[in-house]
Amino acid sequence: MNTRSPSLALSTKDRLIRSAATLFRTRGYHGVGLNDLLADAKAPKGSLYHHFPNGKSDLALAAATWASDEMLRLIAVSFADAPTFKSGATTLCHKLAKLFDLSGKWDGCPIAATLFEGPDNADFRACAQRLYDGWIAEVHDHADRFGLAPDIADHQARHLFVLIQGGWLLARARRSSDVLRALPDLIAEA
Amino acid sequence: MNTRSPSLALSTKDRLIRSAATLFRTRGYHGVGLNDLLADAKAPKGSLYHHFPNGKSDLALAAATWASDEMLRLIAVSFADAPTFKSGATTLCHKLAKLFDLSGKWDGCPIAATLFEGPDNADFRACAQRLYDGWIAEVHDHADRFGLAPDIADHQARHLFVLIQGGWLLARARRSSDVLRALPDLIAEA
DNA sequence: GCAGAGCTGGACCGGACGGTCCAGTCACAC
DNA sequence: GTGTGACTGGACCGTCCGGTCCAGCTCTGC
Repeated sequence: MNTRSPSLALSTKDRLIRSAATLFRTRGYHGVGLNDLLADAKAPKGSLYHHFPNGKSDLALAAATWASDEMLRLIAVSFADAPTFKSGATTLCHKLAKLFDLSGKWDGCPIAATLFEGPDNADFRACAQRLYDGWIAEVHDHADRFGLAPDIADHQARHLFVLIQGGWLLARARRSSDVLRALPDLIAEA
Repeated sequence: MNTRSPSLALSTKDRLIRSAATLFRTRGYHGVGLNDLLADAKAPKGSLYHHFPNGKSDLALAAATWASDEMLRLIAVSFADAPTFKSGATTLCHKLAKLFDLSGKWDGCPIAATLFEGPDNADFRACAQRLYDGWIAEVHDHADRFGLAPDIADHQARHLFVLIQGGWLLARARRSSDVLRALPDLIAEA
């Protein structure tokens, strides 16, 4: 059983979403069976199909969206009290590194693992693009707030996104969060 | 059937490796069934287990290694005639963008898709790390060749790797190779 | 021509997969 | 108390999974 199984205090639907997000993130959409998932969420099959009529794929979309919202919150708190854009970006990378260590150094990006390895499905692709663009937009807003010129803000937001995704991958391969912590050094001074 | 199915002129073993590399890259390890794979490679099940006694997992390791060697060649030709490091990096990004377009704008990194989404297996993880470090080392050698100081070369090689991986992901989500072509602009002048 | 290794073709297997279905339970309105 | 709708528990289903096995077909060396 997953050691990060959601608490029974949560509703069945929330437990399903959280279990799905956690399991898909580490093993990918096709790597997680319905039985594993149901056991982790401590929910029977009937509940899954009650809350998510289309079964596994509906649940995956919900799990990816939930995980994306968590990421948006992480971005928001990282930049909230930062004196500069770069300082906020650094905080974000360090927070991600910490989460990566806590997760057992194997979690990947929840959206990529859930939606890219899923069925060859237009809904999945559209959802992934929408969620990723949400992350970039969130960073962009903070860049604006620090007074960066629009083209610079655009550049920085995209750069940070690409660095984090690439760094996440390398961190996973090396099973070390050091890569994530070193990312801010790669950003040019704004 | 995969439109990029390997030619029958190749040996059965090579056809298996190429089919596996192509299919895993787009659908992930667990997303490809043995029957799909065998149909694409036009090989019977007996041949697979003759050439790869451990079946799917052996084949995945071989496919990832083959795909990684292709990438090393791509890096080598991109930097071979380049006047500067940055020019070589730009050529590499453009070549990747072209391949991405040819693939149907959905291919991911062959190593991540094959080994990260595979079984929770120490061999897979070790192989992924080894292959990625091979890519970084190859870029590092070229950086050396252009006379970059060791710490700068290290920095640049890691940066290029992270950019390409992150860019690849965003290109996939947006189904556009523009992201890959824009990557060189994100590298600081060395 | 013959022996034997290397390789192929495909039937077959047990189990796990995602999905369906419905009786049972519960909280709550009336 | 009774009716109602939301939710749960789990038996059950057909399909496809990865994997096994072996008969038979080459190809090669002699």
